[in-house]
Parts: sequence; C-alpha cells; structure tokens
Amino acid sequence: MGVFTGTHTNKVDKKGRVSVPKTFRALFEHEGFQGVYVFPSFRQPALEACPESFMERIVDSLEDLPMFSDEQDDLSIIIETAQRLAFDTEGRIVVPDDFRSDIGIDDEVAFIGRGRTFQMWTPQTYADARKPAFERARMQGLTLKLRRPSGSGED
Amino acid sequence: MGVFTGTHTNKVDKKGRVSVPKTFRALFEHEGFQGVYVFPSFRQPALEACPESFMERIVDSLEDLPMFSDEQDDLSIIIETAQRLAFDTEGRIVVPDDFRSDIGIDDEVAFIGRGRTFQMWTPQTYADARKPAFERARMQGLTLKLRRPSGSGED
DNA sequence: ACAGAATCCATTGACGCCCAAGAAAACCCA
DNA sequence: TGGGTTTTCTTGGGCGTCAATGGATTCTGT
Repeated sequence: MGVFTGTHTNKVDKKGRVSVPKTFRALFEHEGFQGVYVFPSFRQPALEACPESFMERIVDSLEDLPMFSDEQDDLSIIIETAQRLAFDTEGRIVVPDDFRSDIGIDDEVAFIGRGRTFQMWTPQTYADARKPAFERARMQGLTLKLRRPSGSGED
Repeated sequence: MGVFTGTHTNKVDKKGRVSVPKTFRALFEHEGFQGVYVFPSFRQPALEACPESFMERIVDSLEDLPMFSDEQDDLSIIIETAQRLAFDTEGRIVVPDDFRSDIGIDDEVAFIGRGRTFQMWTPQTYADARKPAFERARMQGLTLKLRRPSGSGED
C-alpha cells in the first residue's frame, strides 16, 4: 500500500510550478484522479495535501457529524477551501498564489510525509517549528504504543 | 520469522553507500518493499531502521489518534523524518548526508540488531555508549522475566 | 490578439544497475 | 585437524536511466 514519509525539498519556478517528489507520486498509481487536493492547515503555517480517496474519507467523516451543527459548519471549511491540483506531464502542480503567500512560500517547498497525507511548508518555517518539537520528544521520552500487527496474534 | 541481532560494521564509500549486512537483509524476504525506513533516534545519537511492514504499523497507530490533534502532530515526527531507502542490486543503501552528519558517521557504520528493528551508529560512539551500559547491567544484576512461549506447553 | 494555462522539449545531476575484483566465511577431503 | 578450495559477501568504479528543473511552444477562452 505504502505511506507518505520523509521530507523532500523542491524548487518553485517562475510559473509557480513544483515537482511533487516521485516517491509521493508513486502512491497515486491506483488513484482515479492524478493529482492532489490541497487546503491550508488551520493548525500550522502549512498546506495539507492528500489523494482523492482520502478527501472522500474526509467528506464521509464530516457527514457523520450532525447536519447544520456548528462543528460541521466549521470543519466544512476544509472542503470549501480545498483546491484540486492535477499533475502535469512531469508530475508538477501549480500552487495557487493565495495559498503560497498565505504560508510564505517563495522559491522552495518542503514536502512532509504524514502517512496517509502530506504537508507543504516553507523549508525554514518547518525547520524552526520542528526543532523544538524534536527536543520535546527527546526530553519527554516520547513513546508510541504500537497497534498489534494485523496479520497474526504474535508480534 | 527471524529477528535482527548482533552488531556488524561496514564501510561507507565515496557515494555514501553502505552494505546492509546479509543477515539483516535476509529478513526482508517477505517484505513488499526491498529497503528500509530510516529516521533519527530521539534517545540516542543513532539512526533507527525498520522494514515497511513495521513503518505501516506506526502509521496505523497514528491513525488511531484524532486527525489535527496535538498528540498526532508530535508523534508524526517519526514519519516526517523517516526516509525510504531502497537496497541496490548488491544490498546497499545510500544514507542521506544530513542523517550522516547528524550522528557523525564518517566512513564506517555499525549496524546494531534490536529485534524487530535495527540501529545505525558511528562505531566509536556506540562502543563508548555501550561500555557504561554493560557495566551498569553487570553491577545491578539485571534480570529479565521471559514471556511464555506462545506455541506449546513444552519448555 | 492576449493572458493564462497546458503540453512539449532539452539539460543536468542524482540514482540504480552492471561488472569486476578483494575479503571472509563455509566446505571438503585427505 | 589442517590445508586447500569454493562460495558468498562486501567493496569499488563505470555507465545508463530517470527525476527534477527551466524554458519554449501551442492551446484556450474571452
């Protein structure tokens, strides 16, 4: 199946085009739409991105919330702002200007794998934001309780 | 199934390539992806490495947390920094420069088996770190209570 | 006709693949 | 058991392919 992992920094050209890393594009092989859905994160100065199948999961999850509730209204902003960006022949996308200026992207974009989704940051902003998080993890002895492997009862 | 055990030291060539010990590679026989996921350790000046199946376990565990939550953000560091490194025909991987300089790897890497995962150290750093740990274990008379074998009632 | 967008083409630099020794371990047989 | 042989693993380098990048050209709608 595969997951989005790692960070990869690519250049933005004058036309606003950026190559999506090949390792990320590879995960779109079985997608109907060859491109990404992108929307601004409301927690970080970054853009969230995901394949179409995942966007549909978000929509479905939103439908589980009560219709006309404040929560549904608020979270719907994801769908309202999400842009559908197709890959060009070389696997690039054009990030809309307002998204770029929103998070201060100039001539480089850092692609950050997040498992089923990925993010796009200004490289320096990401570095600054992550350093303290990494230190916190080190100091607090961050642990992760692993889910049992799905196949067998043994681990 | 097999586990990663022992320590093996191999050379890094000019291109940054290192052979992953054959005994480790053998455990990837039934993996979909022939290569490792590598990320810096929080706890030690070392790199953590694991097969794809293990990385997917981490992602699944993260998905059990709510999207856009703080916990998910913090734990995502693993996935964000993890690089997917494929074996070449000879079973080597290329360790990215920033990882190497991070932990001071120059021309040799020590592969340390840790069961379901393994680590990569600068040989000297590992030796220095292990000596006191081994002494502590000896002095304190460490013991380990074994889990019962899962298969039979035989012992 | 013009602006914006999509497609095509060329360059370069990194990466994977192949071949060829060294080095080490396993093997065999006397 | 020892020595010699064979196989396997590791290491090194050359080369071709492909991904990333930049630019030119065509297409589209207004």
